[in-house]
Parts: sequence; structure tokens; C-alpha cells
Amino acid sequence: MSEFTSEKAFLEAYSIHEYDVPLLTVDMAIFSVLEDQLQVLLVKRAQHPSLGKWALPGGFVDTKRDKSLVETAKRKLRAKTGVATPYVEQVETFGGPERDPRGWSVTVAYMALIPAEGVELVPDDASSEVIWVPVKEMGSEYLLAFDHQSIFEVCLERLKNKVQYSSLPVNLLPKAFTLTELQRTFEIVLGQTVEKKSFRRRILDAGILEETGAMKTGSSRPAKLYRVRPEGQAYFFPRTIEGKR
Amino acid sequence: MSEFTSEKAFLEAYSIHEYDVPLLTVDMAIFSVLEDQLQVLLVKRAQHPSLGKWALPGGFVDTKRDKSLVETAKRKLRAKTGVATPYVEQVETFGGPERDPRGWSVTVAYMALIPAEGVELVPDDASSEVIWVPVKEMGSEYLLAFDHQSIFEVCLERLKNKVQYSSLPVNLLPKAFTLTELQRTFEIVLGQTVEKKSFRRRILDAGILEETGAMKTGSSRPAKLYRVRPEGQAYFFPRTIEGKR
DNA sequence: TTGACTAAGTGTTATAGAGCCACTAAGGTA
DNA sequence: TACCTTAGTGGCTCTATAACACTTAGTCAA
Repeated sequence: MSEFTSEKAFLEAYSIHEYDVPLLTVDMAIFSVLEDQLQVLLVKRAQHPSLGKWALPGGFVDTKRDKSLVETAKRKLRAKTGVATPYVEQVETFGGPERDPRGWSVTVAYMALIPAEGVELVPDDASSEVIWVPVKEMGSEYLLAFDHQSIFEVCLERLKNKVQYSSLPVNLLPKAFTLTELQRTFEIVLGQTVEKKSFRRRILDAGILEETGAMKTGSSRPAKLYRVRPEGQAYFFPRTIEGKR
Repeated sequence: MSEFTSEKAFLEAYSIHEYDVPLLTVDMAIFSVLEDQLQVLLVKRAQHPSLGKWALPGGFVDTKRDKSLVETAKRKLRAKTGVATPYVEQVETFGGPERDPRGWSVTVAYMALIPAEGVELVPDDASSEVIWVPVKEMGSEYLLAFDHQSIFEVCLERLKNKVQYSSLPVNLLPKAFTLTELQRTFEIVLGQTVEKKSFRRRILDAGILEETGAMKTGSSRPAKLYRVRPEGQAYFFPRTIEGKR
């Protein structure tokens, strides 16, 4: 039932402030590979609540400018890292009365994958410090604000899961890379080694890469350089990596 | 920076109503199989806005009672169908300035799978009618309120995708069922036939079912009845169903 | 120049879980 | 008792994976 006869009358009388609305934020787990380790980006909060604590980057939707939730996420990411074209994926939305001291709150969690090279971490007025932390050190060394530890764990699990059947890790590498570098990146995210021939066949047969034409030279046999085709950023393989038998 | 020295002082001065917060709702695509067809539950809105239009069931979080978002979803589902233990999965969260005439709004979309038998659809003060609609008729026959058509499509796509590598459709059947009935349910959701032997091997080798001991008799050879083991409600197969060669 | 070293890249077989299809089994019914 | 229908199986092919030894192409030091 409604006491309003027309929708127009209803909307004119409507004010969101009369209702008990939850607080809404967007948080991100931004992953990259540095120094042969999977790392996640943390910020030190420069604002209440939990001022001074480490947290996943995030914040409020700017209802004046953001046209969607993923825009909010990308805006936050760009502010911290300068990266304009990340791989971004919505992971899960968490809500409850206890997760934020300000009351019933909801956060939409995203994860992002970016290449480490050329990224410069920049603090802003919401965060006094911005750092990369190896995921292995999470949980012990760094105590996160709110429920960010469990949000981080969900994002990490999602990433580790997807490595097994998708090409997602290509988004962690620079524009051109060798197959060995790609394999190493997969291994770092997976947490185990993979067999060289199987890996190369899997990637090459998928047709998600193309040769740049250039070679990477070093102290041994030069390696072909590849780049990702547009459709290769989120390719799904017909089977998972099975791992050792 | 913050003008408050302590978090306590900050929280005492904090009022959510000073901020431009988005509207938050929870919506659900509730699926079931009736009359050999995959169907989705729709409600006719009894409230502004979009009064009188068809929509996915959903509504606001009850900040007094709900302890999490999935509780909100389950509460809505139970109110409409009476089903207390559905399979529920969060699908995606949608937000934007245009999707609701009341302003910048966010909806957390869930999908649910329930067995059709024994379900009684009950209207309440938010919905004047509650009906099952075959998914094939969606888009043409029923025009949904807000952006519910595209939310529905995302949920349907997620379901169709997951059928290929998970046991989710077991949640669409009553407590005991035959392998042929299970196969038929998979085929209905998949939208194509599957090969009998492969299907049985796949399901049985997974160890997600157990025999009830009883048989289903009819006008031909009796069939063994199975029930789902607890871990079988969301089992993931090592490979997808490949389909015809 | 050459041989050792290193990392890139390949040939080949084994394996697991899928598809295919014809077969047998067990009930009803005329 | 013959026949129909659906349940359930045997055994083959096919495909993408794992395994592992092998070849190739560069650097570097003697």
C-alpha cells in the first residue's frame, strides 16, 4: 500500500534522510608481484575511525561524479597508484552492524591486478602512508582496521582460485614479457611450481598472446617477447592446472 | 586530517544523515524448475516507485534485525516462498545514479535455488502478486522495474555458467530423486542434452550423492533414489561438461 | 676458437576424465 | 509370454593435461 496516488507525489515527498540507511563504502585489494612475491597494497588511515591503523584502500562513493561502483573503485586505485587501466573485478559485498563503529555498514570489495613496474605510491589526505606488503606477512605483521583482514582473505582466495583456470596473472606483468616470466608469475600466485612444457602449450594453444617480434636478451639464449591480446586478459581455460601427479 | 583528537569524540559527533549516502537494497533472482522449465520468481510491486510493475523480490536491510546481507536476502525469500533453507549465493552488486528515481542507489543481487514442490507463493504488503515465470518468457512478456531485467540476466548467466562445472542444480530437486531426474534438471538449466553414461559417471564418481535405499517405481524398471550429501550442494567438478562433439 | 654453462624451447609418452554408442536389466502391460 | 520402456553398464575414442628427456642458442672464460 501507499498513501501517495502518483509516483511523482511520492518522489517529491521522499527523503533518504528519514530512513535508517547503512553506510556504504568501496574497498579494494590491489595485488601486484614485486621481488618475486605476491604483494597487496595497504594504506595507513589518516582519518577517524581507526586513525593510524593499516587498511585496504577505499572510501565513499562520490554521488556527484561516480557513475557506477567500479568507477569509484578505479578512482581510488588511480589516486593511490596512478594506474589508469587496471584489471578490476568485483569480489563480494559485506554488510553487518558490527563491522564499522559508525553503525550498520556495507562495503563492496573489489580486487585489482596491476603490473608493479612504474607504479609510484602516493599518499593523500585519507592515507598518510601507502605501501606494498607481501601477502605472506599479512595477518601477523599488519593488523588491519574494520574487517579488512577477512575481506583481504576472501580476495586472495578468489585470486588463487582463478589462477587455476584463467589467464588473470597476465595482468600482473608489463606490456611485453617472456613465457618464462609469465610462468614464474603464475607460480608465485599459485604457490607451487608448474611444468614448463605443459604451461607453454596451455598458454600458446589458448591463443591469448601474440609475439611482439622482439627478443629479450640476457646471459643465455634469447627469449621471445609476447604481449596479451585484448581477449586474453580474462581467458578461461577448459581445464584447471592440475599440478604435480 | 581530522579535527577530532579521539575516535570517541569523532563517533559522538558523527551522523550519517549529514552525508549524501546512496540508497541500499537487496534483490534476489529465485530460480526453480517447474513443468520442465527453469522459472524465476517475480513480484508485482505494491509500493512506489514503479508501483504495479513486475520486479525481482527484494527490499531494504532491516538494520534492527538483520545481522548480515545474506540474512536480509533469506528473510525476503522466506516471506515470499516459505522456504527456510534455500541455496543462496551473492552474485553482484550494482550501483549508479540512474537505476532508481530516488537517486544514487545500490543493490546487492543474490540468486537462490529452491525445489518447486511444496512451495506456496504468498503476497505481502510490498507485493500484490507473486508468480513463477519461465526464464524464456523474460524480456518479452514481462517488463521489469528499475534495472531488474539486466540484474536478472546477470544472475541467469551466472547460474548457466555454474551448471557446467558444479553440482548446483541438485538444490532444485526435492530431498530424494533419481539420477535421470537429476540429469533432466541439469539439461533444463544447461539448455542442452547431456550424455547419460558420462553424466552418471561424473556425478557418482564425485561422491556427492548417497542412495536412500528406496526405489522409485513406475511403468518400467525401478530407479534408485539418491539424496545429496551436505558437501554436495556446491561441489566443483575438475572439468566442465563439454557437451556434444 | 672452443668448451662449459645457462636458460629457451621441443618431442614424446602416460593419464584422467570427458564423449559416444551399443548393450543388458528389470519392471510393466497386452 | 512377447514386447515396450526406462534404468543402468561395458568399453571404446578423444583431448588437455603431467612428466621428462632432449635440442637449441646465446654468454663467458680460458
